[in-house]
Amino acid sequence: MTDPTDDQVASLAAALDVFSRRFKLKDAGAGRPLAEIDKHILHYVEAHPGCGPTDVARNFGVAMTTISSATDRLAKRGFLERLRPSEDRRAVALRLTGDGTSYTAAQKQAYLIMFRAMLAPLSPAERDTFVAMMTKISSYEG
Amino acid sequence: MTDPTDDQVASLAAALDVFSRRFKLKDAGAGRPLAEIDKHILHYVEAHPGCGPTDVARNFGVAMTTISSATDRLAKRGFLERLRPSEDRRAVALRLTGDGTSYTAAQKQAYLIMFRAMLAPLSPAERDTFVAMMTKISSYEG
DNA sequence: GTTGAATAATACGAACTACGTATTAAACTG
DNA sequence: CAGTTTAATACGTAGTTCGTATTATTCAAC
Repeated sequence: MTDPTDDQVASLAAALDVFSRRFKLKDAGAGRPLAEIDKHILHYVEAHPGCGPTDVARNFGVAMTTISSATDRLAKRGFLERLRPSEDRRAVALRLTGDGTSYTAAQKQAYLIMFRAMLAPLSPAERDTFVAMMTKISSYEG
Repeated sequence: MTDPTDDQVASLAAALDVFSRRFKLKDAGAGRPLAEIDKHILHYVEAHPGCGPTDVARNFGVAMTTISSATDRLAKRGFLERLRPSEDRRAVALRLTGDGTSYTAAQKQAYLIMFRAMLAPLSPAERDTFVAMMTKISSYEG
């Protein structure tokens, strides 16, 4: 396969520059906004209930202590609870609280609205094509 | 125009989730990595040589003092110089140094490589279609 | 079974960032 | 020329990341 042309690359650069500015998500809840990593943690814990800080740290490639601080913040905020499972009493099992679940739900809803806005300018047929291309790009194993 | 279907939105969400993880840029230079805002400032100053901190703050929607600190960091690092124009001696005119120019050039180069990687999985014809769609989405005035 | 190594997590401190308030200096305004 | 506005910085506070040290628990070997 030939390489992308310089024109294609330059146009993509320009489009993505605007794109990244335009499609930026506000924080879902009230009060002080969460740090980026905190939001990632909430989504990860929702998908992996009962996981531990070590899993989270490995998954995001940050230091364990960072996750410890972050889960501490989230627990204080009432979004996360740390349970000591009887099976291994060193470990903690992370779970979303009701508030945490609401928060992540609201954030996911906001994402969906944003994705709808992305697709809005395209025709129904173009939307399928676009989504297929994004999927192709994302799942490509180079 | 009808709304995007739930399927389309869900597929896009899944694709962009992977997309955002995969296409993440490492820091261009050596030494301690720059803060995000610092990199944005370098690109802005390159595009608007002689601009002042106030312009930059307005452009990015952050506090003036944040830009003051940031330009201070960048100046200490040798990426930026602050000149006092004779015309208005309150103002400072920001300019990239040679090192600053090199840094931004390296970062832009890294972006281009990333954009090439994005387009690589698509056929030449698809690339045009994809770039056109991204442009359409970015420039849409809803 | 007890001792020693490995593992899970936290406590604490150092380095850094963002930003609000106060301050300095220069340029307008009447 | 006094008062206000404007541009920027100094300084302090709050918050984040992460490295090192510490605590508690489990595993391994003898």
